[in-house]
Amino acid sequence: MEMPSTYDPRAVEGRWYQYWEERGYFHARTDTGRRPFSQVIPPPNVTGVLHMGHALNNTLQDIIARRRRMQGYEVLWMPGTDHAGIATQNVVERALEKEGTDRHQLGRQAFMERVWQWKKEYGGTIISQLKRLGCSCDWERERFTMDEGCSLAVRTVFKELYDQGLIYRGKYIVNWCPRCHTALSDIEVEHQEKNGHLWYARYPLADGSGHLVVATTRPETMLGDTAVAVHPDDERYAGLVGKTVILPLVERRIPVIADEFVDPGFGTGAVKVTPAHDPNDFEIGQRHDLEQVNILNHDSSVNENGGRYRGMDRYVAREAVVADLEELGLLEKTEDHAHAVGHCYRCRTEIEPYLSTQWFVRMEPLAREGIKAVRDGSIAFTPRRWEKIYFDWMENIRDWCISRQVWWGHRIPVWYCGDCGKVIVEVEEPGRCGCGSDDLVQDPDVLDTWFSSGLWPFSTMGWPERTPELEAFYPTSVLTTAHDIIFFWVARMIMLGLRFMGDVPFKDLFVTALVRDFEGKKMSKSSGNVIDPIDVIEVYGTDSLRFTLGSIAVPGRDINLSEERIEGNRNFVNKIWNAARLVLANLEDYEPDASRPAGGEPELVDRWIQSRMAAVISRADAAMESYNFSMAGKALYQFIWGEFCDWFLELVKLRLYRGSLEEKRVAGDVACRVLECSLRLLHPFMPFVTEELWQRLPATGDSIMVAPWPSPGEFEEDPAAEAEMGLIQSVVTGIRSARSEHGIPPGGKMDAVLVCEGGEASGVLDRERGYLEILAGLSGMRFSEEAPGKEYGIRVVVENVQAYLSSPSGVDPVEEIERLTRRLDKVEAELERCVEKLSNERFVEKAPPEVVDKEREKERELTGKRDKLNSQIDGLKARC
RNA sequence: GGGCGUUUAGCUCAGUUGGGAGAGCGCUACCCUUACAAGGUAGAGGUCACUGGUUCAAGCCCAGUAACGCCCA
Repeated sequence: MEMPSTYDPRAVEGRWYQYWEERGYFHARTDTGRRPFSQVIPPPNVTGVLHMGHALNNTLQDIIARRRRMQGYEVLWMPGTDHAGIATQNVVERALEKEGTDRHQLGRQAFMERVWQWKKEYGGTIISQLKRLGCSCDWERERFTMDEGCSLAVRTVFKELYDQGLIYRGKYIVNWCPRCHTALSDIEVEHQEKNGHLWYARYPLADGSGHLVVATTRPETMLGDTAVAVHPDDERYAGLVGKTVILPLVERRIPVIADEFVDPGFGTGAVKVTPAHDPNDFEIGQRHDLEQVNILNHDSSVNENGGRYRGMDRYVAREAVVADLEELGLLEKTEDHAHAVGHCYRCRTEIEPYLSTQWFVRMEPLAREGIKAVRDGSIAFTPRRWEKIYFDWMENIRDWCISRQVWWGHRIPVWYCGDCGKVIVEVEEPGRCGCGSDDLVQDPDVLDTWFSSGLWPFSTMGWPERTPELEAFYPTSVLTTAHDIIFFWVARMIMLGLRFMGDVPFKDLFVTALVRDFEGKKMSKSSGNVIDPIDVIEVYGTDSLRFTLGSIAVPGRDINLSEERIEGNRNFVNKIWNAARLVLANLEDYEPDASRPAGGEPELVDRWIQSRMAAVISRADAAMESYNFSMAGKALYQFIWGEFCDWFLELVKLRLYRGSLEEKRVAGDVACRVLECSLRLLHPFMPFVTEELWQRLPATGDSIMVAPWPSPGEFEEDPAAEAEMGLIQSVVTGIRSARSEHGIPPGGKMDAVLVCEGGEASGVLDRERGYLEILAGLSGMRFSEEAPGKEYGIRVVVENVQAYLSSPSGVDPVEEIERLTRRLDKVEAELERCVEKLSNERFVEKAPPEVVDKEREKERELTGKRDKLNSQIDGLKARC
């Protein structure tokens, strides 16, 4: 098979993905008896298109899944999408708007059909994008949070929680989005610092004895004021508590009350109380039994309780109220004031605290179990520090508002009897009420989307039925997700899993970073700094993107992604391609069955690369085991590029090109085996190129996907070979360096005379003289006891070897003295630090002996090197 | 206001239990050597944010300061 000199991902990726899928490698079975490994995908919104966060997250999950599969686990990676209530509804509503209609004109039934239609048409986008990314999900089991199965789980959980007294309905202040026209839970509100004003308004006392000044950031809500509150210990207002003030503009008589909640230091120490429009005021109102006056409509315009402001938008009303106060001389002053304002996490509209009847989950009992499971180690967070964030939230948890006033979602399974008023909670629609009436009306609201995603680890496996899937794969092994949904999703899965499955939903939680742009800014369409993963795949290939994402995933730190980095890894992929090309092109006589040919002995470099291979297997595997994919990626990159390509392949060429048949076989065998193993080790990061190359290698199997995961035992560790090769590398690098400093091009061959101390080094260098000649560009090499004549004008000192090199153009002794002196300066500086350390008695006394020994060894080496450099310099000087 | 994180080469970042400051990109010089110019070889470049402490020894541990970022209220 021809191999072009550059790797073309497009010619490869789709083909192999299809091959894997057709062969059923992604499918998890429940009857194999193999050790199970499972994870569920964080279901992306069905409206979503793949962004870098998805790409990172799912690349990491796929790396995990592919490694486990190779390790022999029965791997279930459960995929699917989330119906994303508000987000999806918004998308379809925008489409309706373009058609000049809206959901109310359409009606609920037709609107739902419309959304399903939309889902059918566009909902598969992100799934196909995940396939482009190479994700080895079990697509035969793909789920959707609105599937019949997931819906049944939702209704079942609702009913059970209701029966357990953990779900209740009540009229409270909730976060209301005036644009989405729905309540939101507390965590769906994003707070942003905003520069506003603090207005000081005079509220006249009813007895005409003066006025009170209250400070507020939201003057328009005064229309709904039903009290003024001060702190009970505030002496300034001690005489006023119990009196009545006239609410300006509205002319309502409202009491002055004392409540501990009031901060005497804020504003004037007197605050207006609006129980229907502020969560704190709501509580004050409850304590003092105040009237709740709702002054806003669902769209946050002023309602009939707002008198002449009726119909105005809240911001318009604010201006109007301030203007009117000013005109009446009741506005004392206006100050600039920065405060945090809540925004809808779906549409960025300012949230309105709003009094309405909603359904809630009582969280405290659930949270208690959730805290315990993490404390006792049933769930382990990586990195650990997220545990603290989790505990803080869980320990201060507030009840969860789960009803939403949208249409797209799981309808709340509650019916109200029109005759007796009974509230009926059932999993399936009841025919009639206990009172005999069939006048039943279902609650119009739907559930928070996160209510159904909270059940994802078991609803996807068929709960409430007891299925073989649950038996085999619950609890899941690990959950991989970004830290921004720990509260939304992770915490709720833990609580609901514990409650309904009696066990944690996952044993490990791997918290990934967020992906930012190269400057550390959050990627967003509005800032135009988005890098689209699919664009990247088109240009650089999937493997480049995956390796980049995998190898910058350092636990606990956000990722700044730049295109340069992806390009660099594209080059790495190409490097691997070409390394394989070299090996494969020279295997014509290679017979895999005789892979350990008799009579052929491995050379030093063969033993060395296998020893290094063993080391990198251990390193990469350990790193991946602890979710440190960056460390694994770096180890692989360094090994393949810096050792396999730069040293091994350069040396193995000698035999592959011109060796005897036996030499070719040994060389081919080692090259093949190390390459093959490297591909397996890389496969979780780079599934496509590794499969393509692996299939081209002799004597491989059906797919690298199901080949065994490398174990260090496949290759022999060989410290002696590593030491000898280390010496050769040092000498080669030293000679190359000198050559470069003298401006001798690689083509210019040089003769070398080596003066070695001790027979060991000369033995190795003599035996492997071929390596030195090819790598350092030597035309000849001999050993000597003493320095050769001046035709060998270039001097190199490495460890206990001195190399004298001939220069075709001759060497200026003065320049050579300068060059050697520069080297000497460095050595002396280092030696000085070393000597200083060793002359410190306390160091010698207290440091561990091995550290001291190491330091002594270093001193010996440096001293030797210094002496040699000195004598060389002296010798040169004598000649000048 | 409370909590967390970050600060290391021009840029983006590694640095596992304290013991010789690293990588990629960029830059400089030389090289189209029959795997790869998406390449090779060599090289320059750092007061590890700052102050103090612990220690024989601190990028790493402790305390504080500053800047930036995030979360919560």
